[in-house]
Amino acid sequence: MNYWLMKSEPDVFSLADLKSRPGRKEPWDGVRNYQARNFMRDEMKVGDRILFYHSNTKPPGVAGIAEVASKPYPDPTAFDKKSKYYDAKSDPENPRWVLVDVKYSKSFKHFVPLEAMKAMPELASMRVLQRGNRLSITPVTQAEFDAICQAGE
DNA sequence: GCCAACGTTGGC
DNA sequence: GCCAACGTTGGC
Repeated sequence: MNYWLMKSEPDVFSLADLKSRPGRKEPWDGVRNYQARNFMRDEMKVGDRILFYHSNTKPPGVAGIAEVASKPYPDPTAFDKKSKYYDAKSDPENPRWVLVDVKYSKSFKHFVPLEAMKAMPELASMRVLQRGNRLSITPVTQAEFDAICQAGE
């Protein structure tokens, strides 16, 4: 089993939004970064656990847990001319962008703010805490995952 | 294949 | 709203 951190702007899509979706599931569409795509395409497995991170909000931080709920498949928004994620260069015969479905698992009792994460020695090498990190999907270690869960409960 | 220009991300 | 950091694009 692998562990991940996935960022979402809560104004656009929050953990509470995921919880309220039918089946508590949602396709993680709109990823237009190759590294993030490759993680979904090549490394994610159904059942992998996800730290659901709220970015671009006050305060930013981890709101709770989700899990990978499907194998990778082509991102339909890339072919939808009305979508803001439309990509004319993605050929339906050879899709450029893929996604996985993400399923709600739980909301933390205590939101874990970025500021608190920075103060946790266990998270010193965590990717999302490194300077200049912008990647919306990053792998995390089990130790990092456990430390954040502990802080959240 | 280099690299400047540009657009985006995301904390502050 | 600012701006540093980073990824992508496109001219050469």
